Amino acid sequence: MNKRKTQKQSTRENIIAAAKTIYVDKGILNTATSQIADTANIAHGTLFLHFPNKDSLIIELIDVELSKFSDNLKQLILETSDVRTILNRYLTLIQEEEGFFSTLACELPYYKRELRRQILFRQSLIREHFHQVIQQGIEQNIYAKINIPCALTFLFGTINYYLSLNKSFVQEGSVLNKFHEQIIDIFIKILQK
Amino acid sequence: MNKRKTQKQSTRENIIAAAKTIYVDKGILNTATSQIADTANIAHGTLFLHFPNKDSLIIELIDVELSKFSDNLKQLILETSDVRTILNRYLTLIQEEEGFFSTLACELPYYKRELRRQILFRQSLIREHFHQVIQQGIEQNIYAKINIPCALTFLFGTINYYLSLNKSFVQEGSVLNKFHEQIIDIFIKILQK
DNA sequence: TAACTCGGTGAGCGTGCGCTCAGCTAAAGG
DNA sequence: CCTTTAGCTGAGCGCACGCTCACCGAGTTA
Repeated sequence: MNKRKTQKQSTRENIIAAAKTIYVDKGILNTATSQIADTANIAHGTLFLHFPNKDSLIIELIDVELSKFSDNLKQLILETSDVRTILNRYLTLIQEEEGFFSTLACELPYYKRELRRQILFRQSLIREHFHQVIQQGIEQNIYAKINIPCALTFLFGTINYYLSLNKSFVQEGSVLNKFHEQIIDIFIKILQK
Repeated sequence: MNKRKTQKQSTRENIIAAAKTIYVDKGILNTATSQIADTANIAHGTLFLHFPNKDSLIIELIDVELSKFSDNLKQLILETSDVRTILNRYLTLIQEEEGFFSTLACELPYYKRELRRQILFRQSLIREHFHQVIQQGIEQNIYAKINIPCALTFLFGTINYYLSLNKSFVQEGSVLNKFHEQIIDIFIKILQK
């Protein structure tokens, strides 16, 4: 790899890193591309040499983050099929990037259709895995015969709600960390007979 | 009241009605004030004779709607203290203005601090009433000794989640209507022993 | 009826944002 | 060492939006 190519790649990574900082801090929809460029220490125009428009930068940024998240999740899923354990680690993974997921929760309704589709597709895969594990529990007579999709909406809806609240109303610290145990307890209660 | 005053009041009401139509349809943050004026069949400048700026129009619009909602809710609260009944009618009230509450759910994180405070204060009053009714149920040994605030967050979080989904992903009809019974059933299950 | 008041009008101002492009510099190529 | 090329620069274009203001005409007043 020659000097030019490494330089180019490094600039691109700078842009994504800067965009992520801003994303976590105050969201990206209401941030000017010029500010992203400033944060990345590049000229405004340079940004558009690496990304044809603001949307494609957002798409790449989110895709990079969600890929990391999915990879982590896949691993944990292979290790156990205990709902409490999986949920516990799922929440921990989100907490580690809580700023990111808070912004995602708030901005999701405003992304372009295609990006929203991508994000929701990834979410549906996670949902499906939870579904299978709970289904096993029901078949083994551990859990009650509940409406699984609806129970999962309670779970993901609540997490989503906490994440939006965090961004809007809590100054410091992690909301999910504070309510971690309570979320798990109530969800398990929904599953139980 | 002379002709000028009635004319002025009617114009003001036209503006709020137009703003509400747009609010329900596609939200107001991403709508130009010129379009609100078009919908109300008035000149762009007229809007700013009745409201000093866009924000104060949003504030009044939301305040009018939430007042109506609160009044309705107060009445139903006086009539019964059965959680299922109250929740049932609470959901019905939201359904009747589902478009409005969908937009509210999506836009809330982006409103100015003061407006957000107002909206959340109203929500906290509703929350408090649910809290009291459930507390009664626990004292009468009908329900388990659960963490009430956390249970309520599951409820409101889920409703909020359904509302945002509705706006983004469902073309026609009411999401809350479709899942009305399931929401009630699962919430009651959380309360039960 | 003449003078005055006041709600309404809409062209246009200021600003901010996404994005472009002519020009520059330094690395790559011969 | 000279030419070519790739990556970067930043002034500035076009547009959209919130908001203003000089002007108009109908309603009110005396």
